[in-house]
Amino acid sequence: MPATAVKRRSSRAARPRWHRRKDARPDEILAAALEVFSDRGFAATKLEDIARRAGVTKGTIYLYFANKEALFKALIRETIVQVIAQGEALAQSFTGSARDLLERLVREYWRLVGETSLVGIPKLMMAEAGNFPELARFYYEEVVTRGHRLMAGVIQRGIKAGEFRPVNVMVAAKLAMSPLMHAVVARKAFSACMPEGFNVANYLDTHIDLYLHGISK
Amino acid sequence: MPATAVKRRSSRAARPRWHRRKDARPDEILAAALEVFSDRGFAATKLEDIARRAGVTKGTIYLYFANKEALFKALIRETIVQVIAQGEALAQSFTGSARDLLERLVREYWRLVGETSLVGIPKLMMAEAGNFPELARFYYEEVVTRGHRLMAGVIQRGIKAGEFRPVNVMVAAKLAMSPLMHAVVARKAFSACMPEGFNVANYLDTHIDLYLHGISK
Amino acid sequence: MPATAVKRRSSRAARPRWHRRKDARPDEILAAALEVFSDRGFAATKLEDIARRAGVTKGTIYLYFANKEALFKALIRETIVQVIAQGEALAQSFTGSARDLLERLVREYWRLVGETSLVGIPKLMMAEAGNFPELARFYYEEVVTRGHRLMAGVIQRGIKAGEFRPVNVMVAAKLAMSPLMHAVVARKAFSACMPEGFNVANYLDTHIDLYLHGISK
Amino acid sequence: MPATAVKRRSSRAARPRWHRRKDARPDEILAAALEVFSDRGFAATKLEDIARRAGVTKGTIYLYFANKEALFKALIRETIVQVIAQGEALAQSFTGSARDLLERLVREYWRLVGETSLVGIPKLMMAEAGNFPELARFYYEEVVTRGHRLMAGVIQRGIKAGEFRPVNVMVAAKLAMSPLMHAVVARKAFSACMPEGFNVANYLDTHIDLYLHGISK
DNA sequence: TATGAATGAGGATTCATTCAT
DNA sequence: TATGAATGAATCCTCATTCAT
Repeated sequence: MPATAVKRRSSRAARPRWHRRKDARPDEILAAALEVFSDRGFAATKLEDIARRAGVTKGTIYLYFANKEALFKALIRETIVQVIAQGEALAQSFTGSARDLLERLVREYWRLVGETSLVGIPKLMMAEAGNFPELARFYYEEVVTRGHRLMAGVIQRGIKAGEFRPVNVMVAAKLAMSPLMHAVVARKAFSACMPEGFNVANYLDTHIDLYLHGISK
Repeated sequence: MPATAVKRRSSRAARPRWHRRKDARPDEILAAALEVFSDRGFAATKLEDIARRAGVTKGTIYLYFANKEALFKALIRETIVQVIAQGEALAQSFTGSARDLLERLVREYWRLVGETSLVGIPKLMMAEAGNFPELARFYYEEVVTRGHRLMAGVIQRGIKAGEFRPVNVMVAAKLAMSPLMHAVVARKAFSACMPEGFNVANYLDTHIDLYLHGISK
Repeated sequence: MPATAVKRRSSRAARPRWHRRKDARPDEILAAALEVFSDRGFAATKLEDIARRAGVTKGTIYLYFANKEALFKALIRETIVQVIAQGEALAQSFTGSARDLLERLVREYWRLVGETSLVGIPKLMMAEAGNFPELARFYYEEVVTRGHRLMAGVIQRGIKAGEFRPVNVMVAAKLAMSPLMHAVVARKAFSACMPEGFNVANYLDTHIDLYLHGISK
Repeated sequence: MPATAVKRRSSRAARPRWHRRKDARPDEILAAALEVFSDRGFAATKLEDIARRAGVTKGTIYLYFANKEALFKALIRETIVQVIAQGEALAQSFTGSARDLLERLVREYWRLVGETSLVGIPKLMMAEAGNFPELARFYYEEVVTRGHRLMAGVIQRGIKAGEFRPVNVMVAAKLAMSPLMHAVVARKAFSACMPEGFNVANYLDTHIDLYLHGISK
């Protein structure tokens, strides 16, 4: 799934390699666009760079996307929403304690976003929200708010079950996610500046530990 | 202090088109630049817009800054570092408990950054780190790392004093700050999408509550 | 040959706005550049003018030349050197008297430079030497000095053969060329001021006559 | 006289040095303009550079000259014409042979132009003729043609006196001057490229020798 | 479908010129 | 008279977009 988030058609392997599946092109372009856009931002990205990385020429991009903006929007719209959907499905089918579900969701988010090509999306969206208001609204509603609601439901469940202290669930939900969001964004931005790298396991473990400790009765 | 960090000129009301303002101009331009850059990002910002907002014309900017990039770098370098310095001073002179100091620092950060024109800086830096590697390094070392070290010291103090559980202090420091960082960045990005606004007080209170609860013995 | 030095395209009459012309374009642009640069000088020339004269738009120039300066340098480097080479070849294969060779070289220079699009180069180089020191050095060595050496060799030959009086050959060489150089430069500059035109034949004949008279035993 | 061509008021020495004679300013500016214009050409010189070299600020130039173009034209119009006048005076009062007068004029030209700040004028005029047609016409008539006529008169005198062979006097006049003109122009352009320097004495001697040898009966 | 030459609007930058002091 | 801050028109250059092949 993460592999398909911005995916490369696996079926390509099974075909004669000199014959590119034509329906693979858009995804290859989206994958390239994600990398470049999230590295440089929308305005600083040249279609030429995306094309080169996708192994095509500039003109080809226009066969699949109306223009640079459409490409950018397609990128945002077609990617991260599904992660939320997965989270929601997980929450719905989960039968254990709220603590366990919360931990599970935190770790799952990292697995699906922090460790896939999707890492770039949140930073990109933060950076470009001002330039694409409608897109920002879409993202805010379909990703941010929906994510918060999902987490809020879990906390609500925990409070009802007597696992958690009574707290403002929406705010507590944001606080459960914000260290993740920040880590995703900052790691993308400053990876080149962190010689030691970023010890993710440690960070996640400690967050879960502190947070659950903090919210438990 | 925050008011002067990147200050907004006052009282230029009914003057002829231009006066000798050599001393005030750079700061006026920096203030305008901060607003536009942090709204739109570096590449999408037109110097013309900065100029207009500063009440001058394009050419004037070049009297004080070599070019767009120099203006951007000056903006980053001359602003937020001082906030950290203030935090450090506060920590050094503080005589109360680690709990209280931690809370104080969290609230102070918000007061000095979240509620001044500096809000835009972190988002801007995140967005542009990839395009300005040396600047990113500077920021990472002089702001991010220094901020984390400051907070780590506080936590260390709390552990020694028996207030806090033994934890990895550097990681815990990051976790104390990350909800703030994320809030600053996300609020800048999505303010237009949050009709209810963002209830800061609630957010800060809950963070402090959960965090201190989580880290206390 | 002179016709191809910086050639003028032919037959582009009734075509759609643009065709694949990748091969021809650079030369067409260079030809246009030579005309405009040598009329106006480097700084006063607008790329737009060159483009218009070449039948393309500004942007096209940048497909073939990195910038205005690169275009200018290519122009100088790729043109007049070959004239010298031709003179050298002529001198080497020539079997007649030194007098005849000298006369032949003088007339040939005029035919290859004075009467082709290359006329503009010497004036242009004189005018811009101060702004392009490395280019000036290149030109001075590959064109000026080499030309003088060529002529000096001829004079040396004449002295050895007893045709010419013993003179400082390098200085005499410069003096054989300088009326040509000056005529090329001045005619380019003042053509609009000479209603009668410039009687080249007369000028060349008289120069050859006086010079050979002057240097002969 | 050459010292006054583009002159510095000598009287300045006699005044308190802190008090600039106001009427010295225009000449100081002209002197600075000559240097910069003849180094870089009209379009490539910045008024700022002229101002700096003249020890004033840009604004001051506008107190004495309407604009950049007026400054340039004043420079050309007020300088070299007088050299011709001097030559004419010399010719008129000269009582010796035509040979001697011709030699005298050649050497005098070098002394008055080649070795004073006026060297730059011919190169400058050649370079800019295309951009300033009326100025070119003025220069061509008042300097070039007048100079040629002067020299033609001398040659005519020599022919009449039986010193010189019968030749086309106007063409012969041009040929007497062109090595000088070329030397002035080329030396200005390529001085930085001639490590040995340019042996003027040798060049002039040889020219006079060859030319008089060539034209004599 | 894919290419890539060509376009041209847009924006950074320069610098001659103005004008309040 | 002299300054120099400010202006804004002019020009280089970039790059998203088009279109003939």
